Amino acid sequence: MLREMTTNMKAQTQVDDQLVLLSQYYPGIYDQLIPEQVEVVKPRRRRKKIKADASSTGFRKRKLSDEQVTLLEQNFGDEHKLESERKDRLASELGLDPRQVAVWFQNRRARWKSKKIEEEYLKLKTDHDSTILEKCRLETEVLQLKEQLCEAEKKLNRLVERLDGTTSTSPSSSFSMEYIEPPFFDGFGMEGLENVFCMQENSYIHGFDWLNI
DNA sequence: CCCATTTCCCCCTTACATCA
DNA sequence: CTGATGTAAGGGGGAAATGG
Repeated sequence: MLREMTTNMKAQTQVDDQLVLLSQYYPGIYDQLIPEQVEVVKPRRRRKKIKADASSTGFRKRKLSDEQVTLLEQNFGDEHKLESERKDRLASELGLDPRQVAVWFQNRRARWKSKKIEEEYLKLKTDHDSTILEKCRLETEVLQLKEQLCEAEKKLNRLVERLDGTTSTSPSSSFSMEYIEPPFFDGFGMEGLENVFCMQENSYIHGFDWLNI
């Protein structure tokens, strides 16, 4: 067949389309990946104006009939691409010029593509919004946990002070986590967070920076 | 191998039809 | 009447096939 895009070409076209799309959503990130295009401004030839007056030219831009559009839509649903054979068959079925059928498919693919882009945008936006929401929720949770930790440390200090006051023969005046039995954590609902205490004091991680660790 | 031609496609744009 | 919107079609330019 004379006209048949290679798989590579199709794939490249799709990648380029995606990059262009992403570069529009995220300027400055993806646009670096698009091959730089030299902007050459060429004057476009203006199209001849079609006279709307049917009586003078015999031509009048016509919308396709509902039946024609229905059949075209059915065919488009089957396959978005149009081979010559199918184009000619469809054209004779519809009483249209094969060129008109090709143009209709071209425009239909463009509509389909922009609809897809819009859907993809909405999906990304929804995902983004829910991620932001989750981020806020997690940040709130981190704050609450920090408060709990602070309270636990205060409580611990009071215990240590009391112990120091009653047992002067204590092996060491400096407190070590080794002497705290695991059940200590149970009271604060912090199971599994023991590692938090391994961090140096005042080195808590703010915001979402911990994600970078 | 090179080059011109043909055919098809995508993309952008324009002109026309229709409707609120 | 007018502006907005939808759509058929024009035209530029790229890619691939083909033939001389």
